[in-house]
Amino acid sequence: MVTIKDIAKATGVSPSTVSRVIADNSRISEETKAKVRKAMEDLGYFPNLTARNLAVKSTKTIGVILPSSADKSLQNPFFSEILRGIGSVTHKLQYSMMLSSGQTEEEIYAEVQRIVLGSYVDGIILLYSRLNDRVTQFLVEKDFPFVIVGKPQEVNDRTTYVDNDNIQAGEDITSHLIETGHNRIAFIGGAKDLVVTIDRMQGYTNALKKADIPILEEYLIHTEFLKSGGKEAVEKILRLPERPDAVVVSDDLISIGVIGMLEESGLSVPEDISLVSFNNAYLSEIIHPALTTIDIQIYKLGVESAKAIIEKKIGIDDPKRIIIPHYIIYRDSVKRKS
Amino acid sequence: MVTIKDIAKATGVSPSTVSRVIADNSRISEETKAKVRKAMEDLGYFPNLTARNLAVKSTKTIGVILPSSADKSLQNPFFSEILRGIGSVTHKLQYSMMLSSGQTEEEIYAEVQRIVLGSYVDGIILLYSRLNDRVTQFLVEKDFPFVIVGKPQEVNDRTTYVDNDNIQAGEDITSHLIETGHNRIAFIGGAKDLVVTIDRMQGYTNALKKADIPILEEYLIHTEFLKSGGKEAVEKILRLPERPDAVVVSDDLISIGVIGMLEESGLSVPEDISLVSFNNAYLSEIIHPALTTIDIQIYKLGVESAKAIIEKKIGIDDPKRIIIPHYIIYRDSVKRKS
DNA sequence: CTGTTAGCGCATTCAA
DNA sequence: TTGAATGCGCTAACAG
Repeated sequence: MVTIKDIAKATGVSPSTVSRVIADNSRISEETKAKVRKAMEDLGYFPNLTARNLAVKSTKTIGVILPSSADKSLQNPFFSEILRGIGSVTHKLQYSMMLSSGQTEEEIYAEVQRIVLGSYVDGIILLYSRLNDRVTQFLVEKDFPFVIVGKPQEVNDRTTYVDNDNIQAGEDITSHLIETGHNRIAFIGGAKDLVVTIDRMQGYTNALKKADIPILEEYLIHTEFLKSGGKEAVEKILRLPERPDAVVVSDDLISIGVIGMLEESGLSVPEDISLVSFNNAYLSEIIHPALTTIDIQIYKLGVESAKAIIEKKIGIDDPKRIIIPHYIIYRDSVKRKS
Repeated sequence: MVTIKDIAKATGVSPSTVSRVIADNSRISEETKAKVRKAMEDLGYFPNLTARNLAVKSTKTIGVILPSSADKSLQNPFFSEILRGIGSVTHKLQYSMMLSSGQTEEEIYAEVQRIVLGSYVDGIILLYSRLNDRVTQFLVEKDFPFVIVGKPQEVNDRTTYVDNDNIQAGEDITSHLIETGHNRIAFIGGAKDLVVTIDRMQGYTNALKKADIPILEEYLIHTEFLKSGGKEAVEKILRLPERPDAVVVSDDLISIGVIGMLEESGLSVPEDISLVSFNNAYLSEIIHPALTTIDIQIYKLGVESAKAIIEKKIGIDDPKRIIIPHYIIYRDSVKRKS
């Protein structure tokens, strides 16, 4: 390996001078800069990141923590997309991106501890938000810079997060259904302890209330990424005396399952029942019918979260709430009834 | 920050002794070990990874390179899944996982150069394989340990890779169609310059030949993750005098699009036309009809690739071909006709 | 079984 | 504008 010393020797300057031209220090003459740079080129020099990190006490890498593998949500294209968003800014800003996962919550905790206490990252992005999360607590305790993608359960205004306004989004998309003449609207969500599900359902009920449509308990169905239990649940809903004429589904992936189940039950979307959804995953465009869905700008969620920890040094002192705008993508899963 | 010196001082031993108990060196008495460990506990000591890395000249982290963001394939759940697989072994073996991406091929190249030349990673996993890839060439030149997931275009037996036997898989699934009584079988693939597509189509033609079924040019259709051009292409195929009674689709995601398009054309799967697919993404189970598809064990692809660079120190001297077995998942998208 | 010394490769303070 | 010296935190001979 060719080090700073080698090129110093070759150029006849001191190592510190070389170090300075690497940093493009203004107090170095252009001619020595040129001379040194040529030597670097010739000898094939490349700065050792580890050594630099040790010297400057910063790694210019941020850790990205995935939910535990047990979490089914990991199958969601959401993650590829947000990783792309994060990667785009880490790359541009010359940062690296360290990915951490684990089978269990325990493993993840150990992992985070390792990279944080081991000074292996300068900041952390949490790609999940769980209630009473040890990781979050640890980060807060250590006063370590981190940002959560999604809304933290306990908004203790000591944590920065980037999220959509899912309540508003839920209301918007439900209102669209109402405006197009639907009034028996069901809601199908994922795990009911996820904040995102709760928020979207909240928006759903808000819209119903504003339109003076009664909220029926039997129209609220939760399903863990369906297929098994989901099927019967949907069948049940469809056998109600007042069968829904529309359904709000909290995730595109679930929508695909729902459409499949409806078809099995002999119902087609949107002729027999309209459907709206969230996320605007690639799939929502491809499936038949193409989904009318809320684009939550996943990529941007990633971008903003990365910017948050990198550009502004997140600290307990200046927590931020970054809300990414959403908008409705109108496609073919809603039938105008009036 | 509490360092090795601090706890040395506190315990009255030398820094090297402390270092040794960290490494659990056998030549340190149990009592000093205990004493030192207690001090570490009390003072909240945690080894600085960067410093250690510099000293031992190894980072215990492996770089994972995603295809350029331009690549549509990034939307594929494939990546989350393989990342999970890789992560499971890096985690278990106490390694870290550095994720690199970039908008363009150029960016990726710069990134790889940075982490390799900067000694930031001990090995590289390439999550793509492109023809005449600068990155691959660079890695080979530098004699840097790396492994490719998927089959390298030019199998120069100097590179280690982990892949499925996609030719065999293509033949297997096509044969299943033939055995169930189909004989007008079309093939729908993604970009035709992807090795995986080529291999699967090869298997498809192999199966046809073995069954003495003629291979029709007009039954071969390629589509870049359809919707736009894909629709008409499928419609065209359906209008042929000899309409196919089955179709082999090279990716679950594409299958979803295909099913959608068939429906739009008034055809249903598997009643009017059978469909088989590849990957066994989560979706293939959820959609209606549930897909008969090849499980390529994505997770395992990740696991094996990680094991390859970590456990055995990959080198030019011992390239390996690791083939992950595949198997057919029988579900509801194929109609038995005989 | 443990301490001393040196060094990993780079950045930075202090002089000059 | 440049050089010498020191240190980042840890590991690894080499002694003892």
